[in-house]
Amino acid sequence: MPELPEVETTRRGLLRILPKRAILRAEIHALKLRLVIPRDIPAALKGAHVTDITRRAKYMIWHLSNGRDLVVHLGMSGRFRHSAARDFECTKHDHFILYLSDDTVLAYHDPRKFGLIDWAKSNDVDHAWLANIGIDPLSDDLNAAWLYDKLRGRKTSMKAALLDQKMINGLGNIYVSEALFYAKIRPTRIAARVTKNETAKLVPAIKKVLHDAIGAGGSSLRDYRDVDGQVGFFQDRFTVYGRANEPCRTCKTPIKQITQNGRSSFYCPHCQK
DNA sequence: CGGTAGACCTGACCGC
DNA sequence: TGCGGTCAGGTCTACC
Repeated sequence: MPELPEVETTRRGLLRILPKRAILRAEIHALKLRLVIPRDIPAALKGAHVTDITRRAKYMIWHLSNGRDLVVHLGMSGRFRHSAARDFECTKHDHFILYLSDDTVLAYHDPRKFGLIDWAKSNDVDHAWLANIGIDPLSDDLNAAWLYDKLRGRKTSMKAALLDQKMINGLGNIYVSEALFYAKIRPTRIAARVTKNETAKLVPAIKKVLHDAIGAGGSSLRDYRDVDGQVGFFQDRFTVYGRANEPCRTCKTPIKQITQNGRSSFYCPHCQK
Protein backbone atom coordinates (compact mmCIF):
# COMPACT_ATOMS: atom_id res chain seq x y z
CA MET A 1 0.00 0.00 0.00
CA PRO A 2 0.34 3.28 -0.02
CA GLU A 3 2.23 4.46 2.99
CA LEU A 4 1.99 8.05 4.15
CA PRO A 5 3.68 9.63 1.08
CA GLU A 6 1.37 7.82 -1.33
CA VAL A 7 -1.68 8.76 0.71
CA GLU A 8 -0.53 12.38 0.74
CA THR A 9 0.08 12.34 -3.02
CA THR A 10 -3.38 10.88 -3.53
CA ARG A 11 -4.91 13.49 -1.24
CA ARG A 12 -3.32 16.31 -3.23
CA GLY A 13 -4.49 14.76 -6.48
CA LEU A 14 -8.05 14.43 -5.20
CA LEU A 15 -8.00 18.05 -4.01
CA ARG A 16 -7.29 19.18 -7.57
CA ILE A 17 -10.48 17.44 -8.68
CA LEU A 18 -13.18 16.99 -6.10
CA PRO A 19 -13.94 20.38 -4.54
CA LYS A 20 -14.74 21.99 -7.89
CA ARG A 21 -17.30 19.41 -8.95
CA ALA A 22 -20.59 18.19 -7.57
CA ILE A 23 -21.18 14.48 -7.11
CA LEU A 24 -24.08 13.60 -9.37
CA ARG A 25 -24.19 9.96 -8.40
CA ALA A 26 -22.20 7.49 -6.30
CA GLU A 27 -22.10 3.73 -6.68
CA ILE A 28 -20.78 1.03 -4.38
CA HIS A 29 -19.86 -2.19 -6.18
CA ALA A 30 -18.41 -4.23 -3.33
CA LEU A 31 -20.21 -5.51 -0.28
CA LYS A 32 -17.18 -4.92 1.84
CA LEU A 33 -13.61 -3.83 1.74
CA ARG A 34 -11.91 -4.24 5.11
CA LEU A 35 -15.30 -3.65 6.65
CA VAL A 36 -18.83 -3.56 5.37
CA ILE A 37 -19.38 -0.31 3.47
CA PRO A 38 -22.34 1.63 4.90
CA ARG A 39 -25.27 1.31 2.54
CA ASP A 40 -26.38 4.90 2.97
CA ILE A 41 -23.22 6.43 1.51
CA PRO A 42 -24.39 6.72 -2.12
CA ALA A 43 -27.62 8.48 -1.15
CA ALA A 44 -25.78 10.85 1.18
CA LEU A 45 -23.25 11.78 -1.53
CA LYS A 46 -25.79 12.47 -4.26
CA GLY A 47 -25.76 16.17 -5.05
CA ALA A 48 -23.11 16.93 -2.42
CA HIS A 49 -19.56 18.01 -3.03
CA VAL A 50 -16.30 17.55 -1.18
CA THR A 51 -15.25 20.82 0.46
CA ASP A 52 -11.86 19.66 1.76
CA ILE A 53 -9.74 16.57 2.27
CA THR A 54 -7.50 16.28 5.30
CA ARG A 55 -5.16 13.50 6.29
CA ARG A 56 -4.47 11.83 9.59
CA ALA A 57 -1.49 9.60 9.02
CA LYS A 58 -2.58 7.05 6.40
CA TYR A 59 -6.25 7.98 6.66
CA MET A 60 -7.92 10.57 4.44
CA ILE A 61 -10.96 12.40 5.71
CA TRP A 62 -13.31 13.77 3.09
CA HIS A 63 -15.30 16.72 4.39
CA LEU A 64 -18.65 16.95 2.61
CA SER A 65 -20.87 19.93 1.94
CA ASN A 66 -23.68 18.23 3.84
CA GLY A 67 -21.66 18.36 7.05
CA ARG A 68 -20.65 14.73 7.17
CA ASP A 69 -17.13 13.29 7.01
CA LEU A 70 -16.01 10.19 5.16
CA VAL A 71 -12.89 8.16 6.11
CA VAL A 72 -10.97 6.67 3.22
CA HIS A 73 -8.01 4.33 3.70
CA LEU A 74 -6.20 2.83 0.70
CA GLY A 75 -5.25 -0.45 2.36
CA MET A 76 -2.52 -2.33 0.50
CA SER A 77 -3.60 -1.89 -3.10
CA GLY A 78 -6.13 0.94 -3.20
CA ARG A 79 -5.95 3.84 -5.64
CA PHE A 80 -8.16 6.38 -7.34
CA ARG A 81 -8.48 6.87 -11.06
CA HIS A 82 -9.96 9.95 -12.66
CA SER A 83 -11.10 9.86 -16.27
CA ALA A 84 -13.55 11.38 -18.72
CA ALA A 85 -16.94 9.69 -18.54
CA ARG A 86 -16.77 8.58 -22.16
CA ASP A 87 -13.42 6.84 -21.52
CA PHE A 88 -14.48 5.17 -18.29
CA GLU A 89 -14.89 1.42 -18.25
CA CYS A 90 -15.80 -0.10 -14.93
CA THR A 91 -13.43 -2.98 -14.20
CA LYS A 92 -13.62 -5.84 -11.75
CA HIS A 93 -12.07 -4.05 -8.79
CA ASP A 94 -13.62 -0.62 -9.14
CA HIS A 95 -15.53 -0.72 -5.87
CA PHE A 96 -16.60 2.88 -5.36
CA ILE A 97 -17.47 5.17 -8.24
CA LEU A 98 -18.30 8.87 -8.28
CA TYR A 99 -19.90 10.45 -11.34
CA LEU A 100 -19.00 14.14 -11.30
CA SER A 101 -20.73 17.22 -12.67
CA ASP A 102 -18.12 17.89 -15.38
CA ASP A 103 -18.68 14.55 -17.12
CA THR A 104 -15.76 12.86 -15.41
CA VAL A 105 -15.61 9.78 -13.23
CA LEU A 106 -13.56 9.07 -10.13
CA ALA A 107 -13.19 5.37 -9.35
CA TYR A 108 -11.69 3.68 -6.29
CA HIS A 109 -9.85 0.56 -7.41
CA ASP A 110 -8.63 -1.99 -4.85
CA PRO A 111 -7.91 -5.62 -5.85
CA ARG A 112 -7.05 -6.84 -2.36
CA LYS A 113 -9.95 -5.08 -0.67
CA PHE A 114 -7.92 -4.06 2.38
CA GLY A 115 -9.06 -0.46 1.99
CA LEU A 116 -11.75 1.28 3.95
CA ILE A 117 -14.60 3.62 3.15
CA ASP A 118 -16.82 4.56 6.04
CA TRP A 119 -18.36 7.44 7.91
CA ALA A 120 -15.70 9.13 10.05
CA LYS A 121 -18.03 9.60 12.97
CA SER A 122 -20.97 7.78 14.40
CA ASN A 123 -23.19 9.79 16.74
CA ASP A 124 -20.47 12.46 16.64
CA VAL A 125 -17.83 10.11 18.03
CA ASP A 126 -14.68 9.28 16.07
CA HIS A 127 -14.44 5.67 15.04
CA ALA A 128 -11.84 3.67 16.94
CA TRP A 129 -9.26 3.68 14.15
CA LEU A 130 -9.18 7.46 14.14
CA ALA A 131 -9.44 7.88 17.90
CA ASN A 132 -6.66 5.45 18.79
CA ILE A 133 -4.01 5.95 16.13
CA GLY A 134 -0.59 7.28 16.98
CA ILE A 135 1.00 10.60 16.11
CA ASP A 136 1.63 11.83 12.58
CA PRO A 137 5.37 11.57 11.87
CA LEU A 138 5.40 14.86 9.95
CA SER A 139 3.92 16.82 12.84
CA ASP A 140 5.90 18.41 15.66
CA ASP A 141 4.53 15.65 17.90
CA LEU A 142 7.37 13.50 16.61
CA ASN A 143 10.55 14.77 18.23
CA ALA A 144 13.64 13.12 19.69
CA ALA A 145 12.64 13.45 23.34
CA TRP A 146 9.20 11.99 22.71
CA LEU A 147 10.51 9.07 20.69
CA TYR A 148 13.31 8.25 23.12
CA ASP A 149 10.78 8.15 25.92
CA LYS A 150 8.42 5.92 23.91
CA LEU A 151 11.15 3.41 23.11
CA ARG A 152 12.10 2.92 26.76
CA GLY A 153 10.97 -0.43 28.05
CA ARG A 154 10.14 -1.79 24.61
CA LYS A 155 11.72 -5.19 24.12
CA THR A 156 10.71 -5.47 20.50
CA SER A 157 12.87 -4.68 17.47
CA MET A 158 13.16 -1.18 16.02
CA LYS A 159 11.45 -2.47 12.89
CA ALA A 160 8.40 -3.62 14.84
CA ALA A 161 8.39 -0.51 17.04
CA LEU A 162 8.37 1.88 14.09
CA LEU A 163 5.68 -0.17 12.35
CA ASP A 164 3.46 0.05 15.42
CA GLN A 165 0.73 2.40 14.23
CA LYS A 166 -0.41 3.15 17.78
CA MET A 167 2.92 4.87 18.37
CA ILE A 168 3.65 6.57 15.03
CA ASN A 169 1.03 6.26 12.31
CA GLY A 170 2.16 6.60 8.73
CA LEU A 171 5.35 4.61 8.42
CA GLY A 172 5.08 1.30 6.59
CA ASN A 173 7.40 -1.44 5.45
CA ILE A 174 9.30 0.65 2.89
CA TYR A 175 9.92 3.82 4.82
CA VAL A 176 10.87 2.09 8.08
CA SER A 177 13.72 0.35 6.26
CA GLU A 178 14.74 3.58 4.54
CA ALA A 179 14.62 5.73 7.68
CA LEU A 180 16.64 3.19 9.69
CA PHE A 181 19.29 3.21 6.97
CA TYR A 182 19.63 7.00 7.12
CA ALA A 183 19.87 6.82 10.92
CA LYS A 184 22.45 3.96 10.68
CA ILE A 185 20.39 1.73 12.99
CA ARG A 186 19.78 -1.95 12.24
CA PRO A 187 16.14 -2.99 12.11
CA THR A 188 16.91 -5.83 14.52
CA ARG A 189 18.11 -3.54 17.32
CA ILE A 190 16.05 -3.81 20.49
CA ALA A 191 14.12 -0.57 20.78
CA ALA A 192 14.95 0.01 24.44
CA ARG A 193 18.69 -0.14 23.69
CA VAL A 194 18.70 2.61 21.10
CA THR A 195 20.61 5.57 22.47
CA LYS A 196 19.54 9.17 22.83
CA ASN A 197 21.98 10.19 20.09
CA GLU A 198 20.63 7.58 17.71
CA THR A 199 17.08 8.70 18.41
CA ALA A 200 18.12 12.27 17.68
CA LYS A 201 19.30 11.13 14.24
CA LEU A 202 16.33 8.88 13.59
CA VAL A 203 13.68 11.59 13.92
CA PRO A 204 15.03 13.82 11.13
CA ALA A 205 15.72 10.67 9.07
CA ILE A 206 12.05 9.72 9.25
CA LYS A 207 10.86 13.20 8.35
CA LYS A 208 13.37 13.55 5.52
CA VAL A 209 12.52 10.26 3.86
CA LEU A 210 8.80 11.01 4.03
CA HIS A 211 9.21 14.56 2.71
CA ASP A 212 11.49 13.40 -0.10
CA ALA A 213 9.04 10.65 -1.06
CA ILE A 214 6.13 13.09 -1.13
CA GLY A 215 8.22 15.39 -3.32
CA ALA A 216 8.79 12.48 -5.71
CA GLY A 217 5.08 11.68 -5.92
CA GLY A 218 5.43 8.57 -3.74
CA SER A 219 6.73 5.14 -4.66
CA SER A 220 5.16 2.95 -7.35
CA LEU A 221 6.03 -0.71 -6.93
CA ARG A 222 3.08 -2.59 -8.35
CA ASP A 223 -0.22 -0.82 -8.43
CA TYR A 224 0.24 2.57 -6.87
CA ARG A 225 -0.64 5.48 -9.18
CA ASP A 226 -1.59 9.07 -8.61
CA VAL A 227 -5.16 10.10 -9.39
CA ASP A 228 -4.10 11.10 -12.91
CA GLY A 229 -2.43 7.75 -13.53
CA GLN A 230 1.06 9.15 -12.90
CA VAL A 231 3.55 6.84 -11.24
CA GLY A 232 5.65 8.08 -8.35
CA PHE A 233 9.39 7.79 -8.75
CA PHE A 234 10.75 7.56 -5.22
CA GLN A 235 11.37 3.81 -5.73
CA ASP A 236 14.33 4.83 -7.90
CA ARG A 237 15.90 6.40 -4.84
CA PHE A 238 15.46 3.54 -2.38
CA THR A 239 18.70 2.98 -0.51
CA VAL A 240 17.86 -0.47 0.88
CA TYR A 241 14.23 -1.47 0.31
CA GLY A 242 13.95 -4.13 -2.41
CA ARG A 243 17.72 -4.02 -3.00
CA ALA A 244 18.76 -7.41 -1.53
CA ASN A 245 22.33 -8.34 -2.57
CA GLU A 246 22.78 -5.06 -4.41
CA PRO A 247 25.66 -2.82 -3.28
CA CYS A 248 25.04 -0.28 -0.55
CA ARG A 249 25.01 3.19 -2.09
CA THR A 250 27.43 4.34 0.61
CA CYS A 251 29.92 1.48 1.13
CA LYS A 252 29.17 -1.09 -1.62
CA THR A 253 28.51 -3.87 0.92
CA PRO A 254 25.67 -6.12 -0.34
CA ILE A 255 22.32 -5.16 1.17
CA LYS A 256 20.83 -7.83 3.40
CA GLN A 257 17.21 -8.98 3.42
CA ILE A 258 15.74 -10.63 6.51
CA THR A 259 12.25 -11.48 7.74
CA GLN A 260 10.92 -9.83 10.90
CA ASN A 261 7.41 -10.41 12.17
CA GLY A 262 6.62 -12.06 8.86
CA ARG A 263 7.70 -9.12 6.73
CA SER A 264 10.85 -8.25 4.82
CA SER A 265 13.42 -5.84 6.20
CA PHE A 266 16.43 -4.56 4.31
CA TYR A 267 19.63 -3.06 5.73
CA CYS A 268 23.31 -2.53 5.14
CA PRO A 269 25.27 -4.78 7.54
CA HIS A 270 28.23 -2.39 7.38
CA CYS A 271 26.61 1.05 7.69
CA GLN A 272 23.89 0.11 10.19
CA LYS A 273 24.84 -0.88 13.73
C1' DC B 1 -0.47 -4.82 28.93
C1' DG B 2 3.35 -6.14 25.47
C1' DG B 3 4.43 -9.03 21.80
C1' DT B 4 3.71 -12.04 17.93
C1' DA B 5 1.47 -15.40 14.54
C1' DG B 6 -2.54 -15.69 11.64
C1' DA B 7 -6.17 -13.96 9.00
C1' DC B 8 -8.17 -11.17 5.51
C1' DC B 9 -7.94 -10.90 -0.38
C1' DT B 10 -6.21 -10.96 -5.19
C1' DG B 11 -2.66 -10.95 -8.63
C1' DA B 12 2.00 -11.49 -10.26
C1' DC B 13 5.82 -14.22 -10.67
C1' DC B 14 8.87 -18.36 -10.47
C1' DG B 15 10.10 -23.17 -10.88
C1' DC B 16 8.72 -27.54 -12.46
C1' DT C 1 0.13 -24.19 -20.85
C1' DG C 2 -0.83 -25.25 -16.13
C1' DC C 3 -0.23 -25.92 -11.30
C1' DG C 4 1.45 -24.99 -6.77
C1' DG C 5 4.12 -22.21 -3.89
C1' DT C 6 5.62 -17.55 -2.53
C1' DC C 7 5.38 -12.81 -2.10
C1' DA C 8 3.29 -7.98 -1.90
C1' DG C 9 3.09 -0.98 0.21
C1' DG C 10 -1.86 -2.70 5.91
C1' DT C 11 -4.00 -3.70 10.07
C1' DC C 12 -7.27 -6.30 12.96
C1' DT C 13 -7.94 -10.36 16.04
C1' DA C 14 -6.73 -14.07 18.82
C1' DC C 15 -3.66 -15.97 21.71
C1' DC C 16 0.55 -16.46 24.85
